[in-house]
Amino acid sequence: MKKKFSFDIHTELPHDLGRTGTIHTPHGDIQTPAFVTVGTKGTVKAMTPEQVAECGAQVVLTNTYHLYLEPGDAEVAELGGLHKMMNWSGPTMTDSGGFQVFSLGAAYGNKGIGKISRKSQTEELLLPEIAEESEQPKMARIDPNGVTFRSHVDGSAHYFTPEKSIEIQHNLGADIIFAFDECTSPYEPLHYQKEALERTHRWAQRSLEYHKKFCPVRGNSGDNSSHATVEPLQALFGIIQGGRDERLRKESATVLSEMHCEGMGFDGFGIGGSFEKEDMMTAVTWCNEILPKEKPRHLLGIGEPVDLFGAVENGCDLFDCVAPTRIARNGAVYTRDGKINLNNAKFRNDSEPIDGMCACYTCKNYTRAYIAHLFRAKEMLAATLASIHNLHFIIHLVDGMRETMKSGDFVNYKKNFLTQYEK
RNA sequence: GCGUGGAUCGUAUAGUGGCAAUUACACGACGCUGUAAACGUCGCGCCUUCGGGCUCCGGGGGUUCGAGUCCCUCUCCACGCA
Repeated sequence: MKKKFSFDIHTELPHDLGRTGTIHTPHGDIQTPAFVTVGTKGTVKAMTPEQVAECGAQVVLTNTYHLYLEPGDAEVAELGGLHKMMNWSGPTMTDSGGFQVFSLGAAYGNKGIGKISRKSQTEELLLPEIAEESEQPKMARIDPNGVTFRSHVDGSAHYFTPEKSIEIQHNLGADIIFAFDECTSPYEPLHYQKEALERTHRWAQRSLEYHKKFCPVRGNSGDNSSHATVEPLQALFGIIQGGRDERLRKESATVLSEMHCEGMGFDGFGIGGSFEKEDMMTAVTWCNEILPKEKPRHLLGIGEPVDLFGAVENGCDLFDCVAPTRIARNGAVYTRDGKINLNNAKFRNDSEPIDGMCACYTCKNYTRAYIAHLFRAKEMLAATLASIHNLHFIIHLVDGMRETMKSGDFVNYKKNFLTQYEK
C-alpha cells in the first residue's frame, strides 16, 4: 500500500528556524533536510541511477519543459511514468518550467546573467540599457495567461499555461510537483518584480485548481459512499517569488500560505526566483517565518555549501541544485578545503585523491592526476568520476547537517566546515 | 644535378604591398546556484603608470615613403624528372 504524502518534524534548532523531518511519498521517505539531485532530462548527467543512489541521493528532480519536448510527456506516461522510465524507484520531483521562463527569457543569450546577483553588480545592471542588452532574440515570451517558449532543441513554438504545466506533470507522474511560476531576473526593477509576482500568484491559484480537479488519485476501493477517501498521488508545491524585496517576499509567502481550492492548499512550498548573494538568507528567512511550519519548504536551485548551511539553519527542508553535477563536468570539484579546478596545471601529477577524507567511489579509487588526465583527454569517465564525487560530497554535507541538528552539534559542524572550506 | 612547390606565434592553417597578422587545436587562468551548459569568457612574442611602447612572418641582401606579401641569393623540406 502506497503511503500518502505527509511531513513529520522531528527536531528543531533551538534559536533558528531549522528542523529535521521526514517527507513521506508514494515512492518512499525523504529524510530532511535533504539535497535533491537534479536530473533535468530524466537522467542525472553522466551517471547511472545506481551511481546516484550510491552517492546517497534520496530524491531526483527532473524538468517538465525538457521532458515535454523530448521524449514528450505522453511518451513518458506510456513508458510507465518517470520512475519506471528512468529506473529510479525512489521519490521524484518535477520542476514546472518556471525556471525556463527566466533561463530562456531574460537570461537567454547572456551567460553572465544568473539568478544570483552580486551586490556590486546589481546597481549597474539595473540600468535599462544594460539589463536589456541581448543580441539574441529571447526564447520565452510572457503574457498574462502563460508563456510562449521557442524550443531550444528545434526552434518550434510551445505555449505553457499553469494548466498545461500541471497537466504535463500529471503525465510525468513525479511524487512532488510544482506550480507554474515566473522566475524573474535579479536585474528587473521593483515595479516589474511586483507585476511578475501578481502574475505568479494568479498562476499558482490556477495550478492548484487544475491539480485539485485532475490529479491522479488513489481511491479507497470498496467504499462507494460520498465520503470515500480519495488521495492525490502527487503533492503540489506553490512557489514564493518576490526577488530581493522584503515586502514582496513576505506578501508572496502570505498569499501562498493562505491559497486554497475547495479546502485544499499546497502540500509544501518552493522558494524560488532571484536573490542577491549577500542577503539570500535574509530573503529566505522572510519567507520561512511566514510559511506554515508543518509543511515542507524547498529552496529552489540553491546548492553551494555556504548557502546550504544558511538555508538549513533558516528552515528549508529541501534544495536542488545543478552546481555539483555541472561544475563537475567542467572540471571543478569540492574538497573540504574549498573548490578546486582539476584542469589546472598543478594537478597533472597530483597523486592524491580529490579529498582524502571523502568516502566516495571516486576518492577511494582514483587520483587527481588521473581525473585531470581524463578531462584533458576529453574522456567521458572524467565527468562521471567528478560527478560522483561532487554529488556524494554535497549530499553527505547536508546529511551531516541533519545528523548534527539531531545530536545538537549543528553549530559546531557548520563552524568547522566553513572555517576549513573558506580558509 | 634539373624542375616545381613550400618555409607565418607549440601544432595546423589564413593572409592584401600599408601603418603587421586570421582561424582552429593545444596551453594558461577564471566563471558556472529550480541544466539553452562534457559549457562559457578571457589570455597566449616582450614590456607597460593600461594611454601605449618594443620586436616579429627560415637567413642575408635589394626595390619601395612603406614588404610576411615583389626581386636576388643562401639554407632546409616536399614532390616530380634524371
